[in-house]
Amino acid sequence: MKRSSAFDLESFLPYRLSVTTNRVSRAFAAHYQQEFGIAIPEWRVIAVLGAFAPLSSNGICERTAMDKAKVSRAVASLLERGLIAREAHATDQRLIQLTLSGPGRKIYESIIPRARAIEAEVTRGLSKADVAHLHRMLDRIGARLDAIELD
Amino acid sequence: MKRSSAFDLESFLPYRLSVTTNRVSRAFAAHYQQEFGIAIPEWRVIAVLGAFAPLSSNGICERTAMDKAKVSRAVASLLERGLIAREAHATDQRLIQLTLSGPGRKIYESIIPRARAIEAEVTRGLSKADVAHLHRMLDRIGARLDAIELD
DNA sequence: TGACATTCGTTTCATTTGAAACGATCTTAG
DNA sequence: CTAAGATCGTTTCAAATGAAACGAATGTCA
Repeated sequence: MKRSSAFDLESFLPYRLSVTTNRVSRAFAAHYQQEFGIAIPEWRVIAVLGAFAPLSSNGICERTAMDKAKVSRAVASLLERGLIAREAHATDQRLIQLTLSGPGRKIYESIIPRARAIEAEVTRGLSKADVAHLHRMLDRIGARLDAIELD
Repeated sequence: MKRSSAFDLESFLPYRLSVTTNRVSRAFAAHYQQEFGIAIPEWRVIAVLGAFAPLSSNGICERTAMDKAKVSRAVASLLERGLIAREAHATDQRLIQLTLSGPGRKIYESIIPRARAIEAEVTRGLSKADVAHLHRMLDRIGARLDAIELD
């Protein structure tokens, strides 16, 4: 009956983040997978390429926080399906310049409105100010993680 | 060069949540694993048992949002190591009452301060009000997901 | 009571994951 | 120039994952 340390998992932020994020990801995955045959890692690659192409695999790693093996597999799968294109870097042969192909861009542009719609649905109940605040907090947490990971 | 749809992944909430959460989880996993030989699913089981024991496996599923296979494996591993104890339910033989053992509770109590410390480090730069606000927003997002998942 | 459905927890199986090894390319130092 | 080391992306391999099948126990309904 001793309750020497009142630790409540429900108010433990890393846990809360993990549960909520996994649920959000699952909600998205269902849509992507079902409507476009695209898994989450692949969608992430398409998304960063749509915004920042050309990128190397390594650049995609940095932008998505996925490890390089995962990126490599997602890229391979997208190449197979002709949704992205690769091109050798002019001076550094190790780098591979990746861009969206025509069909890839089409998918990118048709997914965006849907992604935004799901996002809106998930954040309904939050004001614009709330969402902005949330982003700022994620920024700060990210900055702290930068610092921690350097140790 | 066309930028017909200005979609910025960096301001796309599901993506931001995912990246940040994965980084936080990794930071925690490193500590748990290294100092206590405990993986994240196991730590979650210990955490809910510390707070809400006795619980059945199913009760743990609900509290942690982990699927039952994962819980089953984490429970098996903790039982092997004597960190939790099982006992048959009085009237429903399908249910298994799980509690922390003595050693399990010791680990629970020694992990908590450390978990709190890491949490504090990650959220340094956020005020108490910020953190409270963050929790409220996660609550609301969770409620939206409840609604969406019912469709 | 007996048949049927449901719930609980485990196990199986195919897939996903990430750490580490790897070959290839580039950089740096001598 | 050459040797040693760093970086890039792929691949290998063992572990983690989750959907589904499963046996056991309980609940429901006629």
